[in-house]
Amino acid sequence: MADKVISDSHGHNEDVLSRFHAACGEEIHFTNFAAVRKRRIVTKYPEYKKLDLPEIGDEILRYWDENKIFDSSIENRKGSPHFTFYEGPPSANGMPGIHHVTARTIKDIFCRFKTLKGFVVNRKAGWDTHGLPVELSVEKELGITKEDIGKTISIAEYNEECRKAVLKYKDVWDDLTRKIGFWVNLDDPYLTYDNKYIESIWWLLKQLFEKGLLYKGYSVQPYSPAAGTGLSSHELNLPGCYKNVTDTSVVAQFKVSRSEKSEFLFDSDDEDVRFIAWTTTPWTLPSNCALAIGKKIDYIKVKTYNQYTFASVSVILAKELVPKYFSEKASHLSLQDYKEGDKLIPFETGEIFKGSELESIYYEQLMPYVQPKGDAFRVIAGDFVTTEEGTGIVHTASVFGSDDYKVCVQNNVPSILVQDEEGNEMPLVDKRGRFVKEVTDFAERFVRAEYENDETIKDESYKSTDVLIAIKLKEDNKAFHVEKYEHSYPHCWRTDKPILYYPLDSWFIKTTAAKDKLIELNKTINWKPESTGTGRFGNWLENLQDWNLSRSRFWGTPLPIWATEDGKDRKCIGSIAELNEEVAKAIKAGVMAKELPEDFDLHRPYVDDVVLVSDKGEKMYREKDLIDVWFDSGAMPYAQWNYPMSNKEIFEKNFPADFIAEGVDQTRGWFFTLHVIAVMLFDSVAFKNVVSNGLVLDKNGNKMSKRLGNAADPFEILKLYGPDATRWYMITNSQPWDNLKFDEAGIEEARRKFFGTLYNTYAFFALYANIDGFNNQENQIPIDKRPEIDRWILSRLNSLIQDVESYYEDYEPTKAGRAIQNFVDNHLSNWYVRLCRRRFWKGEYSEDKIEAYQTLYHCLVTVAQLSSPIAPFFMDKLYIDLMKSKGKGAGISVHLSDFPVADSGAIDKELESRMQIAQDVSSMVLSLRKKEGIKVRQPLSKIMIPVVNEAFRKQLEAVESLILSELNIKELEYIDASSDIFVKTIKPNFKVLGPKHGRLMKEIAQKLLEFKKEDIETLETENTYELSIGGEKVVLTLDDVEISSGDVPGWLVSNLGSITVALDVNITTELREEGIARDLVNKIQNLRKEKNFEVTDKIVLQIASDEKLNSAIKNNLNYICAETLAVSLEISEQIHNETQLEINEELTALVAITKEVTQSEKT
RNA sequence: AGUCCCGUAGCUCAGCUGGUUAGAGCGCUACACUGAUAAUGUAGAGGUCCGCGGUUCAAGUCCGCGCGGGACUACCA
Repeated sequence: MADKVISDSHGHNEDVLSRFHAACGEEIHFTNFAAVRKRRIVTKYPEYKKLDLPEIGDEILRYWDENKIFDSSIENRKGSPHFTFYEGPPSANGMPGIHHVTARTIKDIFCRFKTLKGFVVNRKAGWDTHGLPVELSVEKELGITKEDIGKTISIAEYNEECRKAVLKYKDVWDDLTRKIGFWVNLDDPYLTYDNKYIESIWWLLKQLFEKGLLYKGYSVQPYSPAAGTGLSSHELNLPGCYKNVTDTSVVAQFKVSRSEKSEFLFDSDDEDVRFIAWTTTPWTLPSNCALAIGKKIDYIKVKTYNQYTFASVSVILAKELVPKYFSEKASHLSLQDYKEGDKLIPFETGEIFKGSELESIYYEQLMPYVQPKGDAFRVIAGDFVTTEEGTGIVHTASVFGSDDYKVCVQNNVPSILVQDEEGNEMPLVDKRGRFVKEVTDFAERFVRAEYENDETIKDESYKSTDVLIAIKLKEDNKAFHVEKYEHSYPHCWRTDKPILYYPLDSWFIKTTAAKDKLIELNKTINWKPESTGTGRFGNWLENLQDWNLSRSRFWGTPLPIWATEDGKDRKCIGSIAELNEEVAKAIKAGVMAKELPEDFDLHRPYVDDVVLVSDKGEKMYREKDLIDVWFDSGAMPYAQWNYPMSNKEIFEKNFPADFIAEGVDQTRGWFFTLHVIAVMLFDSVAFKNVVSNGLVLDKNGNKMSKRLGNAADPFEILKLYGPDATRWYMITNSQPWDNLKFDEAGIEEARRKFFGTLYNTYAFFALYANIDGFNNQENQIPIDKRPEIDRWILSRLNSLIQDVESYYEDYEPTKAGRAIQNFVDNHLSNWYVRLCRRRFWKGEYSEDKIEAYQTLYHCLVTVAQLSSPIAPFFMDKLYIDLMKSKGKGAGISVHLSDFPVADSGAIDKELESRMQIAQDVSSMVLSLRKKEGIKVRQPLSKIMIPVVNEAFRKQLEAVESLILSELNIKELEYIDASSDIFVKTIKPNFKVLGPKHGRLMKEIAQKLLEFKKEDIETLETENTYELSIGGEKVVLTLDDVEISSGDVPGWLVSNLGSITVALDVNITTELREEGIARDLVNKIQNLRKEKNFEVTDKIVLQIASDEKLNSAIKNNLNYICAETLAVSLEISEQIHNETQLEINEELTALVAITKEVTQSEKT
């Protein structure tokens, strides 16, 4: 016995000690170890074996469905203000990709957030159903081309196929939408092909028509002569449309007409002065009607000889481009020495003048086949003229170029036109791509060789029209230079032949009339990112063109305009009712047989069969055009409600949208069309906030495509990682508007790092809360009564609420997610839980324990709420589980809760900063321990920290105990600032000194580097120090510098920022023994686990006597017993069933443990 | 070709109105912990901040010119 009983030198609880004595040899019961309490049977907080995010996704999805949570989230807020979201309609004609997950997540986040904030957020889904992609997919499926339409397949049949194809993948889309948790009303979507939808579009068009903003005009558009149809810019941008072709390019000479205006260009009476201009399409030269110059460009006259005719000529071109046409080698030659046929042609540059001086000078028509009606063949200014290519003078053929057409209209230059058999004006090239007969030399010739049939081209003697024109110009002394030129040129995707730019009739919306308003209202829109609004979108508005609405196709919204054959009378129909009225008139007039059926389809071909009458009684036929599908989607704010025919009130409550989000590629698509229609017809923006998200690329930064096989399948991803991790990853990895390099490893990381940590924190909470029976029933203990660490995490939490709320309000989901992640990982888990672990599993169900539970519980609930917009499934699960204790109906769903309100009173920045000090000090000391190879289980006696001022001392004192227990150190010594234990260092505060002393900075910094201890002391005590630099006096005060403590000779010292820590690494016998005791406890704990003892089982402990150990055990007896739940500890020479434990590198112990046999079990 | 975005550690990203030791996570290496345990913690290595010029006492940050990646818009003759 003498060996067994020992006094505890550490002053452990007297009570325990006495009980130990009593325990020797006899039974005792420890009732005041809380952990000994039996686990309660009732599990209040669900505990899980592992984190299965896909499973949680499925489970919560079912839960939402069964309990109609989405509906409730809207119903719940009835009577509150509305937050309006518009869903940009995707096309269900193609499969959804992973990028749709991003887009839909962003949309969802803000709608959920606003719901939490108490708004009514209606979300109507929609589908874009018209347009080319649909037509293409149908044609592919049926194996037909557009030429078959009306031949092998009727328009009616064709459109029926389109209608069927349009929602081909709707189910897949709906499925994905649900699985990623995008809450949008899928049951009642708007469909752009629906009659009611079209009716609203008609109404909108009629408003434009009546305001005179819808007009029929001539414009130069991409046109495929081979296919006989105009093409949209979209069609021009299909892959492979731009191809490199080699064309004959001509620099033509335009003879300057002599007049007062042009006189300054002539040096002598017989001088032949010519403008030279370049073209890659010589066939447009007969249609030349003007030359364009840049007003600010410098031009020059060069005297030389024509290389083909050897005639003397003075040419005018941009000064910068002289080297392009005149060889440096010829610069020394004189004009007089030139002989016909010389390879090097001499030249002589003359005077320089600005483009503006050339304006309005006339020249002789280059190829005078057809005369214009009006004031043509003069020099005009065009801002598109550059000196990068050509001659700086641009040949302008108004009918074959859109820039050309515009500049000619602006300058009143007439086009070169002829009349066809019916007396209609037409250009010199017909719709098949051939010259008209008036161009005598080339009549009926195709302007491009590609339009000829193959036989013709095979003929070796065949020369293209361009070549023939070049030859003619050479002969006529009108060609300055001819060469082959390779450039990229658009081709028709259907026929593979080059397109022409050709004047066609089209219907336009006069957007230019509203340009200023469009720009002005755009400035009120909050663009994310801002640069898209000012840059891409803003620039687009600055260069606004009228909107060409016409499309000559089949599956789309028909233009509701009927016109008499001469086009003089037109009617725009604004509703079905109006159409019926007009039909009634037509029936009366005898042009229609009967009324339209109730279910009359507004699509082609049916509308085309409707013939109306004008007020004068003339027949009116519908203009054959369909409208641009972009108008369909831009009309959705109105058309989704069939406004104004129905739902006026709903519309008014939901216009304009508070928020929309779509890919950045929609900037000039949907964003633009929404804006135009709203501004032009409602004098309002269509949306107040817009997030334009970037692309989703593969992990190597390449665009995803099915062809490359690098496209991620969203369903696979969701199955593997679940919706929450996927959403979290996408949102926190990069800002929505930056491109996302999609990498599955990133999702896995989000799962592990964020969800794993949060799950563990919850699991930790649940484990002990269930043991202790905590169910958050107690009154909330006032925060100021709670311990430092609780107040700290709550301060952090409330700061977090503020931050996250403002991030969401600013449409910055990435910052919100990252802030939450940082809180959960760094603060909640890594510091709060880690430091508080003992509070949860040791001791009675005390006030302190309740505080710990309340604090952690509150943090978890709040995190669930803050994160729920981004990770709606997991957070709902977490929230519901946490609310279980509150009984039925308390926590149905996090999405029905209110967004947490920050308690600013709980925020204590000082507390946050002193906890930071504690964390920094810990980090430093751990680093020092590491360097010395002293593990944390080995207690050390002392650290020293210099305190620069009283405030810092107070801060430090408040966290002293935390630091000591975290670091296993016995004492913290405060070192006075005046102490010379630490060697002080000084460095300049650049931010303060810089502005004051500017260029002296370098020298001041140098001087400070040389400061001695006394100098620093002088500055510290007198708060002023005078330096002399290059004769200049510089007075420093303490604010100008940063003084920190450096090394302590003989101690281990570490610095971080302004904090310095010195560590005493002396290990006394006492410390060493305590270290051994800790190691021993640790190994015994492991043994308990190995033997599958319950956490609460008490044990009987035997340790084989060992000289190296006995003293350590005796001196830490209570500690060992308490930690291992040993009711007795016996040191004996002989023990049975022992286990050998490796205590540390040097020591081993033989230990035997058995479960205590309780009284009740005995009997 | 124009407009816009992006370029910081092996990877993904922070870095506010310019301020002197450029950060985080992952990964890697080593270690610790072993009653949060299919968890957790700590430390270490790792940077020409795409390049070149400029402004400034001071540039990852501002300006100019390039280079590379991407998007959009394009008949620039």
